[in-house]
Amino acid sequence: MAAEQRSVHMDNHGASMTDERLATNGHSTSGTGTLGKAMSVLDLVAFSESPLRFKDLLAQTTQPRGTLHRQLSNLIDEGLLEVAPDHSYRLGLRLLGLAARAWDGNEVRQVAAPHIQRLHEATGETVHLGILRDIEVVYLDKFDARQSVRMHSQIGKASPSYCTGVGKAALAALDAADASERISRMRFHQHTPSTIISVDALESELESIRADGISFDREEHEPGIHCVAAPVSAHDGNTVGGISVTAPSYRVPMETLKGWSGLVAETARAITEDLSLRMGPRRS
Amino acid sequence: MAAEQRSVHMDNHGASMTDERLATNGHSTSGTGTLGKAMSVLDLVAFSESPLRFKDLLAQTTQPRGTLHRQLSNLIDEGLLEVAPDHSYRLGLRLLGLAARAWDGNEVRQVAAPHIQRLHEATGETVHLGILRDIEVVYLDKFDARQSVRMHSQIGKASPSYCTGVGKAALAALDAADASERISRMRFHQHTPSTIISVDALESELESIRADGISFDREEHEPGIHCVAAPVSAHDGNTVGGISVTAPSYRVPMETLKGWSGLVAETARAITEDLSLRMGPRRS
DNA sequence: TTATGCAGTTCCATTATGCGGAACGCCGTT
DNA sequence: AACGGCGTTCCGCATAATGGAACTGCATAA
Repeated sequence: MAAEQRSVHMDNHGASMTDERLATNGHSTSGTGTLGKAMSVLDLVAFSESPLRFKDLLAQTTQPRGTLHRQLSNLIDEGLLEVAPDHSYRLGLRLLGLAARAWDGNEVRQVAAPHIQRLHEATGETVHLGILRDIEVVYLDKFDARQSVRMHSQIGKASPSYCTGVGKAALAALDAADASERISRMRFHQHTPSTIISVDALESELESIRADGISFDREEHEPGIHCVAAPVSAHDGNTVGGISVTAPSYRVPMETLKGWSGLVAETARAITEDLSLRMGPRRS
Repeated sequence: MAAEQRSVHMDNHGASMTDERLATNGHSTSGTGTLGKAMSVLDLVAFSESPLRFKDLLAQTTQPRGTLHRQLSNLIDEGLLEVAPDHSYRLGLRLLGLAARAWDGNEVRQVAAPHIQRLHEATGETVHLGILRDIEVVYLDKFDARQSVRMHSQIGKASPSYCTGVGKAALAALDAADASERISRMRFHQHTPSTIISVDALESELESIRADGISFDREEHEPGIHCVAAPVSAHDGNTVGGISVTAPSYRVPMETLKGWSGLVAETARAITEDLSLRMGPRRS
């Protein structure tokens, strides 16, 4: 349970506009400006394992009682937070509406959807679409194998990029300098025996991914799960991402995965092309 | 210049926690406090039909250029907003992560899920779970009939309560005074020929719903779509909602819907009971 | 019952923070 | 080359967030 919680400093402010780093998703910690503070608090309740009450939140911030209380009140007034009868805080439903719009308004997702659906039908396995967000991967969509559907976890979830198929594919799609810079800021964690935890190993892995346009996750994130992935890029901004076909290794051997390589690469290429068609013309 | 929506300062305070009104979802408009202003802007881009650029947003606010620009910058810094290369604003991905937590951490949804799945399997039609949020219904979950799944719209979406099955069921589950108060604040819109648009008609409809524990949407919201619904309530706070089985009327006649009444009511009752079991003990 | 303490809520003087009018710079257009 | 629209930046001003402290209410202990 709760092992790491940061402590949200307060000496900040100063460089908000120019600020580049962003609190992707997994535990924000920053908190610049009034909005930032509010979002930090929101993140705190969002990513806590157990329900948090006022005192718990107080213990995790450096904020004084009065301030924290007002922040919570504001968040509640805005529908971003709710209070359970036992005074513990839950995320508010307004987030759902917002996210629903964010999700189905997302162009990358819209464009990729039919392609990954086809890929799912062709392989019969779970297909993911993720995009790189600073040093993490955020999953935007998935077509699940069986499972009576459900948004079920995953979508919206941020995962490390150095040990996932789409993560490595996306990193490989960046220019080497950019990738190296991001890698330098990563903190590696050995999720499984085969997780890549050295900068050098990762760099050379990216090199080989660049060479053949395909990346594999050889049970590097979850034991018993592996996948083939290929990079997708929206040439416009600098959004890069990837798609993957994931399967349990006991049922689908590496050979089969390799057999899908062409299909996956081709699908990724098609998505990238569709994206440039859709986003290119709209230039200014 | 400022028109309205300016001052508002601090005569609120006072009743913030207890505050009941809230900017559900469909266009907030309020904007109290710095956070409120920010969320108003966020809503603006969230619920706009077409991509909004800076000048478009400027036209829809009473805020001066500098202010609006800073607010947008802050939202971007927080990952709640993003800028497309053509300078139009899109919702940020951080919302997805937040919403994912809000969704699968939601107790009502967790408890109801197996029940509505069973209901879906029994009827073969689309089943919804929604909860009442002030005067609107927010859909929390759904089991879709066919349709290769996808979160596809709906979840997180706010709909009027006076013309939907779960909306009317939920209203009927409130005590009459509360319901009347909320009804008094509604603005009716004749979505279809059979939409109820008078307070009296709605009140008596609720009366009959209270009598037999079942509500119907007789194509009152979307032409050609009707449903059976029953109220679900979490006795704790004052959260009320409902579940429904929805189908196109050309394929499923009213008679069939009525035949499902018992099943729907029983499922709703079971959910309510499970909720009281799960939420009751945790009092303290 | 009365005492004790902890959790949540409210108050208000202080000042950091967001505000907003105006100037600036970048492009595409005439 | 000059214009005009649009996004971005600056900086003095005052609004709105801050946070220390007092207050309330509900527990458990005496």
